[in-house]
Order: sequence, then structure tokens, then C-alpha cells
Amino acid sequence: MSVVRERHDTLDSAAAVVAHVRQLIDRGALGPGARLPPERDLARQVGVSRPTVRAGLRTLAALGVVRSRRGSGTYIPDGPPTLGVEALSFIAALHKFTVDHVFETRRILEAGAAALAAERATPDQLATLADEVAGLFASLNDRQVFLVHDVNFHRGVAAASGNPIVASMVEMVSALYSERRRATVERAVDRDLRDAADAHRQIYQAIRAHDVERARRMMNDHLVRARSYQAKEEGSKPVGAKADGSRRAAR
Amino acid sequence: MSVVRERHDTLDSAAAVVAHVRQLIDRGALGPGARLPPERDLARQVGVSRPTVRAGLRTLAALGVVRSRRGSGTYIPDGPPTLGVEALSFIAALHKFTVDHVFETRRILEAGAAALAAERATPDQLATLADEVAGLFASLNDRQVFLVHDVNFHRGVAAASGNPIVASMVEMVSALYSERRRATVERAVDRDLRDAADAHRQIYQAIRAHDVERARRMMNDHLVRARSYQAKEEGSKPVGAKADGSRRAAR
DNA sequence: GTTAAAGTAAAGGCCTGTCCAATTGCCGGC
DNA sequence: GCCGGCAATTGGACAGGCCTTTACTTTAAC
Repeated sequence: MSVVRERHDTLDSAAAVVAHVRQLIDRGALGPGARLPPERDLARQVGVSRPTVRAGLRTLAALGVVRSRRGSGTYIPDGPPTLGVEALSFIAALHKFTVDHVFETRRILEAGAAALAAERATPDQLATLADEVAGLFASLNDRQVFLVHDVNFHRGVAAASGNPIVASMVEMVSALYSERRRATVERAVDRDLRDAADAHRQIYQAIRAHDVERARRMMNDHLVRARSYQAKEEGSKPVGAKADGSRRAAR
Repeated sequence: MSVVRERHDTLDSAAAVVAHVRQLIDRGALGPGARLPPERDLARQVGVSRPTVRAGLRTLAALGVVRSRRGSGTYIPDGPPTLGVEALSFIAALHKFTVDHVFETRRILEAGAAALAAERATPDQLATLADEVAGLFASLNDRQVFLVHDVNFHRGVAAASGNPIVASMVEMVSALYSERRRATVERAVDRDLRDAADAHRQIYQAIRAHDVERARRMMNDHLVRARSYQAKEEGSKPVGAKADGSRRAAR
């Protein structure tokens, strides 16, 4: 009864294209910033038609592995590794994830990141964090600027963790409710902003002092407070709404 | 130059298909286990050609949102939410992630999951964990069976966390080195297996006693030990190799 | 000689049309 | 009532073509 075949599920010929690109990556022929062969060439190499190549490339694009630009070519994105938000956004909508679930995940990831940062943050990264803390205190009267420094601080902690996977995941989870946050901060009172800035300062100091446990706890407590504050404002429940703002359409 | 149109990167018409499906999901017309309209119908509904519909569906398939079966139709997968491993596998290969990074991420996630489980594990979930611990001690002489119980225990902790996002992420990260682990356990000595089983028992007891901090610490220490043991065996470096086994069988 | 404009080749996006293969269900024969 | 085969449905792939965008090259103007 155990012999589950299920093999031919994706006997896709387009999968051959994905595998081909994967090979090129594994053997070092393709890296970040590189440009893939044109679709027509790729079709000849793999031995499939161009539509099939396009199908494979579309799969890779959905995974965030490549990025096509009309008239130019298909490239492997440069810069820091990124996990697409869309996948998480879709399963959140499908399985009715609550905001609490998202926030909780963020808390776990960022608390862990803060602990790692306390272990191995470089002087450069510490300086960045200090700058952002200063920026927070300097922008207590401008909520949008405050939010930018807030985001940058947390991003800086993720970077200082020295673990790109953790950083990617933090980024992915954070993106799920970024707009909601922009709205929340607008209605915050000065007192809350000052408390938040102070919390960031304490996190920074713990990281700077290489106090692993304290860094973890400070970050954890900070996020718990931020969550409970936000929960007071809204009903807390749905995250299903179209959170696909991902594409920045500054129209 | 201010009015940045610039991000028409994916002004895809196929994106309309993705958005359309997203709407169907958001308005509750589509849920887990549901079947999408045939491609030809979808093409008519959205107002694009069938190849374009196929492109959109392929994007959704890559995200793990849908799954097409030739001759049958396109369905939304049933069962627990799953984050595809392929995306992580690709960026791991692209950015030369080390096994240490992966293990570290797993440690953060699972330590957090254990803490959550200690807060809210149901009696049923606790019973499952107890069963798996018993299974570990009962299979000290059969490494492959031991490994199954090991995996099930950790999966059970993730489930007991009550947070599906965390569970999905744990699953995704774990899948990155599952085969490697199957090889490692084969060369383990009895002493190591007994220690591991005991570590699991202690984690279980901490969760059962609702001792949040102890559960976190036990899980953390256990994974640190497991990592250092595994590191002794191999050079530790690459994670680039094709780790795409992934597709789970146990239907 | 330098720069800007026009032209041109290349590349991806999308479409129409067609055929193939797997699945499913219906229907008739037994 | 059960089973086997046939046909409709559905996704997979290919062919060929046209359009828009991009990038490079050539040419003309200054």
C-alpha cells in the first residue's frame, strides 16, 4: 500500500529548463547579476520550444531566481537574497492566517536575529544601528520618517545577525503587514513613539554589549508591546486582504 | 524624473490571471482542495489567450498555490500550508549559503516553536510528542526508524506551536538538508543516539510542564549539539548541491 | 571632435492555431 | 450489477508570427 508513485506529477518538460538553469548555477556559470542566454538560444540548448522555455523561466521568475526585462534579457537579480512575499501572502489568504500568527513569527525570527547580532555584529553594523536609533529620536514629530528609521533599524539587526537566511525570512514576514503599519504609526501618540525609540535604544545597547540574552529579551519584549499596542486599535483578525502591495506602484 | 513609472517590470498580462485567482481566493470562491476553472474558461473570463492563462497558472504553481494535473484540472492543494523549498534551495545555491546558516535558522525557528508549544500545546499534541519520544527509545538499534521518529518529533513540536507560519518555515528549512541527515544518522554510534533520545525527552517534558524558557533552551541546546556532531563528520561548507527531492509522498 | 538624433537589430510579451497525452466518466455489452 | 472500451474534457507542448521595448550603432548636426 505504500508505493506512492506520484512521480509523474511534474514530468514537465518545462522542468527540464528549470533543471538546466539550476545546473548552470551549480557549476558556477551563472551567478547574481548574470544574464541568461536568450530564450531562443535556451530553447535550442535544452531541446524544447520557446514557449516551453518561457514556461520554465516563468517558474524561475515566480521563485525570484530570475527576472526578465523586455528588450534586454533575463537576469539573475543582484543584491541581497530575497524570498518572495507572494507565496506567503497567498497561503496566508488560503489558510486564514491571523495577524497574530504573523507577528508571532516575526517575534521569533527577530529575537533570534538580535541574539545572533549580539554575538557577531561588526563595528560597521553597530554604527548603522546607532545611526538609526538617533534617527528615531530625531524624528519623533514626523511619523513617516520615524517609521523609516524603525524599519531600517530592524533591517539592520537582521543584517547584523550575519545570517542571510534569517534576514530574508524577516524581510518576507515583515512585508506581510507593512502597509497596515504605515497606517498605525500615523495614529500613534508621542508617548508611544518615545517608548518605542527607547526600546530600540536598549536593544542596540544590548547588542553592542554582546549581551546575547538581553538582546533577545529586549527585542522580544519590544515586539510584544508593539503588537499589543497595534491590537488595541483594530479587531486583530484578518490578514487575507490583498497585501500584494509588493509592487511599488508610485503612480 | 520624479514620477517614477519605472516599475512596469512585470506589467505582465499574465499577472492579471494571478490577480484574478487571488480575487477568487479572497472572496472565498476558492479554497484548499478546490478546483480552478479550465484554462480555456479562465482565458475567456480574464480576457486573455490561453497561453497567457497558462503562464499565470505556472506562476501560481511555482508559488505552491495551485497544482495542475493533466486531463483532470488545476487544483488548490489540500492539507497543511506549505512553503516551497525550491525558492530557498535556489537562493542557497546562488548566494553560497553554508550549512551553518541553515542550521542556525532552524535552531532559531525550532527554539521559538518549542517555546510556543510550551505555552499552548493541546493534550492531543502532547500525546503525539510522547509517542515519538517512546519511538525514539524503542528504535535505538534501527537508525532509519530512529530518524523517522526524530523528524516526526520535531514536526510535532512545530505543529504544537499552533502557528502554521512557523511550522511551514521549519519544514522548509529542514527540507534543505534532509538527505544529508539520512546519511549522518547511519554512521552514528549508540551513545549519540541515546543522548539524542534523552534530549528529546527533556524537550517534551519541558513542553508538558509549560516551562517556556526551559523548552526553548532544551531545544536550542539539542540542536547546537546535533550541529556540532554533524560538523565533526564533514567539512561543513557547501549546501549548493541539488537538494530538490522535496515532494512529500505520504498521501 | 564631440554630442545628439535616427536607425536597426535583438530580446521578451503575447497571440492564433494545432496537435498530443492523460484523465475521467459515460455507456453498452456481458 | 459489473467490467471494459470509447469519447469528451483538460492540461502540455509546439509552430509561427507580430508587436513593444531596449540597447547598440551609425550618422548627422553643432
